[in-house]
Amino acid sequence: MPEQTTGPRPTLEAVAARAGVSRATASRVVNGGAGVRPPLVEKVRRAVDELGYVPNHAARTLVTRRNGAVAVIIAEPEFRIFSDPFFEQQVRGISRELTAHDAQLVLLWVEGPGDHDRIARYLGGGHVDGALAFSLHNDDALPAVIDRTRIPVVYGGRPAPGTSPAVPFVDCDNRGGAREAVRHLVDLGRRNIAHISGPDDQTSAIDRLHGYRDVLIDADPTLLSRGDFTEESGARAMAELLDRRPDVDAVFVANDLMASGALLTLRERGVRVPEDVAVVGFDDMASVVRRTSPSLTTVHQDIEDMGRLMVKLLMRLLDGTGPASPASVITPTSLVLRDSA
Amino acid sequence: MPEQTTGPRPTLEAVAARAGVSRATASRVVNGGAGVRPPLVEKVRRAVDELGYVPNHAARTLVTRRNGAVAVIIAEPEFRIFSDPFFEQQVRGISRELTAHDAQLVLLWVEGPGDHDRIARYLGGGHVDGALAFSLHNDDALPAVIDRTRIPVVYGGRPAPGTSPAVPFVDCDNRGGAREAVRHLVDLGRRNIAHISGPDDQTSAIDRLHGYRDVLIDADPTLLSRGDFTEESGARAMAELLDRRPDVDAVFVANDLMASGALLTLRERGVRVPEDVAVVGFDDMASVVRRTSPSLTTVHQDIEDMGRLMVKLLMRLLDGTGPASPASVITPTSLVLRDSA
DNA sequence: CCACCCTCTGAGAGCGCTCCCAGAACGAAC
DNA sequence: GTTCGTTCTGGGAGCGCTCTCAGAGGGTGG
Repeated sequence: MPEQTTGPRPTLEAVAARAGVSRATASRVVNGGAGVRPPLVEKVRRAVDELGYVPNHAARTLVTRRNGAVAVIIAEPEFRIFSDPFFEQQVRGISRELTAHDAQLVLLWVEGPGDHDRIARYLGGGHVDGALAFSLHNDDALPAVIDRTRIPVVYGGRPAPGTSPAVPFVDCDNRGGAREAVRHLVDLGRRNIAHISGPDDQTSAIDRLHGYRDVLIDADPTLLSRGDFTEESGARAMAELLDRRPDVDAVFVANDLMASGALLTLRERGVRVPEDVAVVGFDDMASVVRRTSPSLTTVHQDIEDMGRLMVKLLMRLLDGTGPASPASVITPTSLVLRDSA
Repeated sequence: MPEQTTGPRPTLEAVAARAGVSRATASRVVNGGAGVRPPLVEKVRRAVDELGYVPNHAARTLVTRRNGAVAVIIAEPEFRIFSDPFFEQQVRGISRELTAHDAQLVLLWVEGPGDHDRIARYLGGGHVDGALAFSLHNDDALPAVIDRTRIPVVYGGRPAPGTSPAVPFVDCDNRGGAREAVRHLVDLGRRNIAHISGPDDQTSAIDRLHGYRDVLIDADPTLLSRGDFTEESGARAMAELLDRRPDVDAVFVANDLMASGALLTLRERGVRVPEDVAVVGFDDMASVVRRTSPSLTTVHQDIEDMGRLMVKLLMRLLDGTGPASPASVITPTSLVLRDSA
C-alpha cells in the first residue's frame, strides 16, 4: 500500500535508501532487474510499492535521450479527416501498438501551412522519438517540412512521388487489389467494365486506377469517370458513365463510399445489380458495406493492422534494429464477395 | 542560417559561449529576456539563430516540474466515439486552444477497465501537467481512477453525481436549452408535447429530460419515450409514441440523431411536420440538421468553444491563477428555428 | 588454503537546464 | 572623490536519473 504522503514524490534515492541498496541497483531493478540477485530485487520492489515510487520521466529522458513518445501528425487539409472511419481505425491500431511498446501518442493537428513552422519546431525539438504521418494530397508541403526535421518518420499510404526518395511507408496493395477486383469482373464474363476513380492527387486513387489498367490494357477512355471519394461524386460519376456508355455491364469503383453512391444511381435508373451491372468497391468499410443494397462486393484491407505496422516499422527504425534502409510494407488485400458482383 | 552540423544539438552552454555571456544570461534571453540589457539580448538571439539552438525539453522539465503537455483521455466504452462529429469538434477546440498555450496534446485512448492501471500510472507519473476527460456513463469507473491520481483535470460534460464532489467541468446548459425548446413548442400552441429522452446514465440526457419536466410539470408519462441517442432508437421511440398517443402534436427529442430518426418515422406514417407534429432536436449537429426534411429546429451548442473552455479552465487551474475552487462553466445554448417546428 | 575468475554492487560523473544569490558595474548624490 | 543604491551578470548548486567502471564478494580449481 503506497504511503499517501502528500509531500514531494519519492525519488530513486529514497527507494534505494529504503531497500538498503545503492541508487544504481535500485535503477537496475526498476528497469527490469537484469543482473541483480533475486533477494535484492524483491527488496527494491517492495520499497517501490511502499513508497509509491514512479520514475521521473524527464530525468530519464535527459540521460537516455529517448522520451517514449511518438507524434501522430494529422493534417486536415479540407474537412473532417478525423471523423473519417478510415482514420479512426488506423489511429486505433496505432494507439494499441504504441501502448504495447509503452510509448505515448502525441497528437499534432495541422490545420494548414501556417502550422508548419510550429510543427517543425516541435518535431525538431526532440520532444518525440519519431513521427507517424499520412500521405494526403500530392501537393502538400507538409512531408517536406517533416523530412527537414530529420526525425524518423513512417507514412501511412504511399507518399507522393515528389517526396524524399525513400521514406518508409505502410500501404495496402492498392494496385494488386484493384487487379483482383477487375479480374473478378472479367471472370464473370463482363465485357464493358468501367472504373470510377478517385482524385488524381492521391496515390491510392492512382494506384487503383493503375490496377484497373493492368488488367484492361486498352480499356476505352469513355469507360473512365472520376470522383473525389465522396458518395455524391460516385453517384454523379455513375450517371455520367450510364449516359455515355449505356452498354456498361460492370464498374470497379475506387472506394466504397463512391460505390454506394453509384449503387444509388443504378437503382434510381432501374438498373439491376448485379444482373445488369456488377459493382465492386474498395476498402471494405463496415459502415458503408452493411447498408448498401445489394450488399457490396469489395476489396478488403486491414486498416487497423496497417496502423500497427506503421508503429512497428517506426520502432524498428528507432531501435536501429532491422534494415537500415527504409523497408516499406505493402499489406495484402482480399476480395470479399457479396451480392453486388 | 543555422549551422547544419550533424553533431549533437547545441546546448545553452554553447549559445552562451558564442554570445560571450554566461549560461544564466543566455537562459534569461531564451525565456523572454526580461532584465537583460538590449545589446546582450541581441547577441544571444543571434547566437541562438546561428547555432540553431533548441532548448532541451527534458532538462527544462526536470527543473521546472512543468512539461507543457496535457492528456486528453478518450474512453471508448462501446463504439465509435472518435468518429463522432461531436467529439471531433470538441477535440479540435481543445487542440487549437492548447496550441495557443504552447502545450501539447497527449492522447490517451482507454479501451476498457483493463487500461485503467496503465492510465493511472501515466497520469500519476508526471508526464503531463493536467488532463481533460469526458463524462460518459454514470457507471464508468474511470473518473475515480483519474481522481485518485490527484492530477488537475477538467471534464467535458457534467460528471455523474457519484463523482468526486466538485470536479470542474464544462457543459452546455442542457436543462435551460431543453426548457427553451419545450417552451417554444408550448408557445406554438401545442398541447400534447412528448419527449424522446436519451440513455438515463448520461447526465446530458438526464438534464434535458429535467428541462422538459421543468416546463411541463405534470406531463403524462405516456408522452415519454426513451432512446439511446442513435437514429434507429429515435425512429423506434417515435413509433411507440405514435402508437400510444395518436394525439401527440409535438416532440422534443434529446438529440439531433434521434430527431432525424423520429422524422423518418413520421414521414413513413404520413404525419406532416410541422403541421401535425412539431419536432425540436438538440445539438445542432451540422451533418444531421442539413439532411433532414424538413430541416430541423434544434438547440444549438458551441461544441468547439466548449473544448477551448476546457483548456482555459485547466490552464487557470495549473497557473494557480483564478479561483482555487473548481469553478465549472455552463455555456449558453440557443434555439435555432428551422422548418420542423 | 590460496589464487583466480566471474558475478554483483555502488560510487560518481554527468545529461541540460533554471534559479538563487553574491558580487560587478555603473550612475547619482553628497 | 567617495559612498550608496540600483541594475545586471555569472558562478554554482541541484533537479532525478542512467551508466561506466572499479572493486567487493563468493565460488571453484589447483
